[in-house]
Amino acid sequence: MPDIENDPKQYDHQRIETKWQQRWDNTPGLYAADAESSKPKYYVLEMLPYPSGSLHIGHVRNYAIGDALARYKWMQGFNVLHPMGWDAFGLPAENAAIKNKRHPYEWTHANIAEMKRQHRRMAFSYDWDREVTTCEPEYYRWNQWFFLKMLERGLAYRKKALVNWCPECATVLANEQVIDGCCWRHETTRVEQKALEQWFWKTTAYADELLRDIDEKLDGKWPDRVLSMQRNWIGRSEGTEVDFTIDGSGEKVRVFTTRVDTIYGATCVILAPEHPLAQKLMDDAGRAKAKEMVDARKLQGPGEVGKEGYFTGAYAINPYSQEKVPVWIGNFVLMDYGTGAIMAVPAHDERDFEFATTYNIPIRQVIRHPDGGLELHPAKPFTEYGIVEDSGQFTGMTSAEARKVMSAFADGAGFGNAKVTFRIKDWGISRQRYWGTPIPVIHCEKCGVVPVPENQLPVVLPVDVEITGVGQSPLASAASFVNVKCPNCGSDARRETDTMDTFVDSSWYFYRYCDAKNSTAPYDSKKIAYWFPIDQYIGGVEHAILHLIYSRFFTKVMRDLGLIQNDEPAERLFTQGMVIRDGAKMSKSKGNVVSADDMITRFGADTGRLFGLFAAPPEKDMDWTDAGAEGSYRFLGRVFRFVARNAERLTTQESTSGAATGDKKALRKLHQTIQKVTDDFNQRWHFNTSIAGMMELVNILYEEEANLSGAALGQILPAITLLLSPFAPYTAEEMWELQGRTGPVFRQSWPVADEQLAKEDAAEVVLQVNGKLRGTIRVPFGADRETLEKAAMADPRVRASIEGKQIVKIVVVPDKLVNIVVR
RNA sequence: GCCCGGGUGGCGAAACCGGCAGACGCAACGGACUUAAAAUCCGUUUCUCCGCAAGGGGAGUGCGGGUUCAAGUCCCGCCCCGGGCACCA
Repeated sequence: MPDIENDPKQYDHQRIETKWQQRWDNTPGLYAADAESSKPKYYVLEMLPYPSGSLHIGHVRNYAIGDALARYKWMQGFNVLHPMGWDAFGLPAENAAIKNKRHPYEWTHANIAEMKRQHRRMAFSYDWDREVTTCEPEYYRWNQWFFLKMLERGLAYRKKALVNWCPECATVLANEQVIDGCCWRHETTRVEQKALEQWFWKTTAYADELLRDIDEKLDGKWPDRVLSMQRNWIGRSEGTEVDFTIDGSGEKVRVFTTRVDTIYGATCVILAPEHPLAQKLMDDAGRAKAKEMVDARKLQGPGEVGKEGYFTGAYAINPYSQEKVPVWIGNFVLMDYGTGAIMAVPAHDERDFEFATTYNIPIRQVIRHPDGGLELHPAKPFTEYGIVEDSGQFTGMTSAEARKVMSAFADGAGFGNAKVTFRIKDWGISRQRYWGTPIPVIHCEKCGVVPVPENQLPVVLPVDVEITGVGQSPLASAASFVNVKCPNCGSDARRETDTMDTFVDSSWYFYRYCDAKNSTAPYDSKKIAYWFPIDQYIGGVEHAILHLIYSRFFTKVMRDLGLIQNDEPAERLFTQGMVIRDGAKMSKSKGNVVSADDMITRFGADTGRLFGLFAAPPEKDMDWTDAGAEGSYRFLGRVFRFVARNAERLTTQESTSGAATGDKKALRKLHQTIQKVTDDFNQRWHFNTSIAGMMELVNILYEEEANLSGAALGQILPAITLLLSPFAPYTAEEMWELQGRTGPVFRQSWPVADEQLAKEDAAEVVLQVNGKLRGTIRVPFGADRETLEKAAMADPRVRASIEGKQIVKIVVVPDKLVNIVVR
């Protein structure tokens, strides 16, 4: 019975991994990036985690992708920056504090320590000297600094806005804490909308550029689905704003439309119920009705609700046709999109059609199908482009033409203009929560809102605060924090008690990695110029909109502040799939989580990393199964034992018996595998096929083991060790040492394939009759048409299937195939 | 409704430019080693038909059409699944 515990030729993952873990822990700066280097730079980044407590397999797969890439790039001779940090502010820390009576700071740091230990145990190659923790004043003071810069530039402003409010908790909730319209802690309590003074950042100021650069800078480099989600979210529409005049009073009501070509078909104007003009035009009964609509909308869950309207009693004049149309309010008209008012063209818009049918408003057709008559389906509107009809001087134009001409006409006549409208809203960053960055302003009765002077930053989050989760922000009860003197006039003033959304923290952390210890600036611009843009950013697709739009916004703001030169944060983005187990995403509530620690004990870190990459291509969701992980474990054992026993054979100069008859086959496969793995790294990252390729190689090595020369082994052993090292660093390092070599293995050069050795020595040509496979032959590469035809005709199976038939045509693809077409 | 993905054996998947469908792995079955088991090593495994066998035939990549000597791959029309946006004028 082999003594696995003490036999170095057996694959004992515990022994190997603890041995190298210890050595690596005692090597400071093992994965440090060079500040300056003659090598080309490569910045590879995985999205920083929230320190929730411990790593599971989902994290492992995620980081294994970036780690394999970082190691590969090192071996390719790049100066690699591969940092890691902690998105450490946020609600779970506060909730844990309430539940466990532990301070968020303490809870967060305990989690960070634990997760960092696991990261090291997984052998993720981070430069820990650049670690960033967002809840430290050294970091968040720069959030405050950026806030002040935005305030100076008019990009930060304050306004009253609707927020989610739970009456039970008596506090504001983040959108993420509203589940199906109810509070997450009081599942039967509906969340209300409450108007509060909030701070906003003007993301809309960059809407145009954010959208344009999707096409100009990111297309083809970021995943399509992410770009398409961002396009949807930003939501640009080109249209026209037109003033209708209220009959009698002469007041104007401005509407926004993307279909000004249909305006002669407008049969009413509809205002949002909260529209100021609607309030003015209506009597008390009307205002009550409007309030009812607004209230109903607050309670309304997702999904469509029937159209409701109310006639204001007023009429408006269409400036194109001079026609007088009634003015309504409608529950489906949104105050915060466009102008909060629309013209209704029931004949050419689904919603207007539904509204008109409900309230007996006339339906007038003004667009004709380009190749049809003027017939309108009785039950639905015609919403496509066509030819304009019955529209005065614009009659006969195409819709596209009319949209341009009629916009210009409005402009000339002074009652409207072309207008681009975006769906994206400004970013509301205020949170009535404790565990976040204090917003650096002071409210003074005399001076109003006064920014905290730059030299007084950071505004430090006080530690001795009672967190109850109920009532106002915990900061409001910290007297020493709240009560300050106005920096302007010196009189008594109150400090702002809201904190910033945690998405602020993660919007620029990747810049801080370049200069993590800078105490006088967020970073040194020269260092950013060296490292940016991020060459490869890796993270979950769930961040496609929020984090990745905010980060792009922040980058553009920093650029306009003159701090950086890049327009976009990341050159390439990769979104990995989720880890699924028993048909569901891994989560604590489903009880299907596999912890990194369990996996490390059972199979080792290398197996976890390898299986995470082998089970599916990295952009797809993968199924975790213990049996599948065992397969990856078996593979690592197979490579390891092969290397271990043959390394010995090499070092003892023992000659092989089989006259090296296996060399050619094994070396050919070796060099094909080098090509394959290198290609996968350079192109698609389909590491599942890289690993499959290595498995095929190992299968051949087992077959030919007795027939390999020492010379061949001398090539094979180091090469396969290097190929494996980005995926299974522990196993590779041990194999490297067994060959008498000195590491670390990830600082060696990546192997280069020898094309001559990789080449097959004959072409395998497929023989078909009428497209059906009838056999294969091996012929020298480059054999000509005649030779191939002859060879095909000589094949007995081919002969049998063309027997007695007439040959119509012979298709020959050199080195590939002969297809004989018969009748 | 609109916009992105995707649909291939019992399962995860591969086939990258239109050229042998199912590499690699899991599971299952069989064999070797073992007192026995585990571990390890070696085989078989898309379905189906003919044959004692060696072997051979047919079908097959969600469905229906098309282009082509040749289609998982390209085109047209559907169905289903996942994700995003959604009364956005």
